[in-house]
Amino acid sequence: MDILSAAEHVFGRKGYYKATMQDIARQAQYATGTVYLYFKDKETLYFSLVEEKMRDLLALIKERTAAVRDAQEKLKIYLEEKLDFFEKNQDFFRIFILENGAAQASIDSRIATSALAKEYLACISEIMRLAQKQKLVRADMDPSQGAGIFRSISNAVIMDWLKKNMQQTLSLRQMSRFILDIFLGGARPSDETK
Amino acid sequence: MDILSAAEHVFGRKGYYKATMQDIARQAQYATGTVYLYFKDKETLYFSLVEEKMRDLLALIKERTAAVRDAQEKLKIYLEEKLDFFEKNQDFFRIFILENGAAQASIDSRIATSALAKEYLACISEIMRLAQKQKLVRADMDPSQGAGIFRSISNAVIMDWLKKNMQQTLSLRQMSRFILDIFLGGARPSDETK
Amino acid sequence: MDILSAAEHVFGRKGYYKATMQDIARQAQYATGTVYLYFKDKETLYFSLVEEKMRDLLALIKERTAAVRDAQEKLKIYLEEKLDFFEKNQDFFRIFILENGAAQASIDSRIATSALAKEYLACISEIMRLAQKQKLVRADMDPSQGAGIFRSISNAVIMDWLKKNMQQTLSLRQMSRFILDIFLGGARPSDETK
Amino acid sequence: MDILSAAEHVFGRKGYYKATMQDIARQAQYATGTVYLYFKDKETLYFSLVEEKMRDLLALIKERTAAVRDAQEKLKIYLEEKLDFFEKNQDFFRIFILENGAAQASIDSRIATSALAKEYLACISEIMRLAQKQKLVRADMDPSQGAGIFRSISNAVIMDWLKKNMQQTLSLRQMSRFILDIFLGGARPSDETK
DNA sequence: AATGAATGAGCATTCATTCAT
DNA sequence: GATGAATGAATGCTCATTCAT
Repeated sequence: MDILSAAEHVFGRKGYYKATMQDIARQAQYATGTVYLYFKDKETLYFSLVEEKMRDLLALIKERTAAVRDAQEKLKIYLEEKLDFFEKNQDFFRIFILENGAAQASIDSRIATSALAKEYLACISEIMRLAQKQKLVRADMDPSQGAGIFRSISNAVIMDWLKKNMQQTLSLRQMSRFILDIFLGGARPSDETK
Repeated sequence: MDILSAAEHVFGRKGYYKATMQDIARQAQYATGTVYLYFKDKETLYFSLVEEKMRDLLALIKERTAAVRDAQEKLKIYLEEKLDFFEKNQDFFRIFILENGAAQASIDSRIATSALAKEYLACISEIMRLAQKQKLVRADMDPSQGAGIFRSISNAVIMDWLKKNMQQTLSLRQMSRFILDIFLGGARPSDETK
Repeated sequence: MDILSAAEHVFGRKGYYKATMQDIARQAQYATGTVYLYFKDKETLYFSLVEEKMRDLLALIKERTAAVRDAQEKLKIYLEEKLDFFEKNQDFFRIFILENGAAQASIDSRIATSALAKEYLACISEIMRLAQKQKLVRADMDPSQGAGIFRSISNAVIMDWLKKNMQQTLSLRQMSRFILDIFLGGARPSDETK
Repeated sequence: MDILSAAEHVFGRKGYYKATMQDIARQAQYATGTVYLYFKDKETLYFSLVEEKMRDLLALIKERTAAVRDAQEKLKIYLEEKLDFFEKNQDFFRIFILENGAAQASIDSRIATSALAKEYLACISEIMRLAQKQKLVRADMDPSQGAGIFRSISNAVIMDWLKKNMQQTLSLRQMSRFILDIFLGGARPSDETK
């Protein structure tokens, strides 16, 4: 098993601080020192893991959303990719939701200021801007704030799914319709159900 | 300064792991050992802090929302109290958003399974249920999931406010209208702007 | 046993790098962490030890040499105090001879640039200058270089004494006459012995 | 670049402990393991380096001093060769002055008890003995002690030169006259200046 | 001969926790 | 109740050394 996978496993289960480099090395079936051949220190290992996953996810999203013009379709695709991704990378999800800035100073700021994080945010904000242009989303909302809200809602739903659906009989991807409904239309009953 | 306030100050600024018991004792103007007279260990101190604040917030919310019957009004009041509370307890906010389960396993589960947390969730879920009865909120949404989404959206907005409004010229409470709009009506343009 | 004495013992026997903080703690009959209550880190402990000893020696030398006016007498007293001091602090001598700059960069420069080291050097240079004024020492010699040579000769003799006189039947102090003779008159036979 | 030269470079700049075998291998443009084909371990590499240089220097000194009979001339030649040698091998000088026994026990004693070191000392002591026979040096001085003092004085001067003459506009060899003056005649003003 | 990835013992340092006063 | 010096287990990280290729 490669080191990043081992790190994902351990960080995901124990969190950054409780995870030890020895845990990770053991999980990767390496000696302690070997981990340091590939990653300068614990923080860098963590950072690299976040970057790798973020890069993968971003690549997927960019590729898939580029194919369509319609903002609502883009949002839907983005959401589906994200849900798929987190269904496959549940260990990583625990890490990723900290991205919002709740974890530790030095690492978080390193992540937040990384080119990739900015690109990720820019990509979602871009979709939001397009949605505004296409009158799908209200104009009086800052695109990056819109992106934050969209992410929050989806994270909340993913979290809920993780808790209630431990056996995972239900695919996370199926929640995309619901999330999009909520984001666009809110919690109020739609007209036809009134 | 009492120990819980000191803990709030230090945990809020450094996070659970970087905060040391000595930091907290120093901040409280007590000797290290004294902290242990009141709290069995670090985890318990953290847990007690979260509980105390949650109790305060919950009491406020219960008291204020009990006075009205209308679900939308209840939601508005809940939101305003929460925003006020976090504006006054910004140190605590950083702690509270971790409540979602992204921090370290043992404490998080202790918090999540605490009677108070359940009561808090129940209180919000109850409001959701009422909102469904009053046709304010769509029926096909699990009340606790609705509560999660509502909390996520407000947390996202608070976070945004914290970042962009460091000088705090704008009161957080003023965001309640916007949050409620988003939660109920979603991001789609309202009819009149169509 | 206090920590500085333990450090002197261990550093003197093992040298800076081979000495471990655990060695020192054990020697001082403390737990590892206790050493860190008093000294920030290993380097600081080492530095503090050197400073303490240097301060003691310098105080002795200043006090005793202040009492006389004659440069040759001053040199003799300086030498006797130094020899006495190193006879009593043999562990420390191994450390002190590194003072010349042969040890490790960060520590050495910290020592070399310390106020105390400068004062020590200034004190000896001052005596040299006086010796030049009193025609005891040739004028075409930089005082600090003279000090360096004087120190070198005495260090060489101390080292020799340490090697050949392990049983220490001979007092080191008795070498002062010889060292002074060599420094002032050189190795050439004196007139009367020609 | 051969391994010993690389070792000289690295040891001279970083000192024994801070120098790593990887540093040395990199400098020698070899893989880490290759160094171990030629040298059993780090200590042996260090030791071999010291021996090689000492052998070179000793060979030079022996060859050049054998040509003359006069003790003073021998001392002068010895000194000039040594100064030349260290001017060419400044990295090595930092290593060599530790030879005095201030570094780490195991290696130092290995060096001190090596046949070569003994031969080196014997060679200088022999010159001292001859100097005594020729009445150049006082009889009441142990030859090996005399050698130690002579070496100390020259080391002090070289050290001084290294510090003050970083730009190296002044050749070190030119200091030989001064060193010999000091060693033989001491610091006292010469008769003509009285 | 040469490689360099892998090893793992070893060390500096931290910090939650205890307990004699 | 209060203290704060002392503890020592735990952890990140280094680096000399090995060995399969």
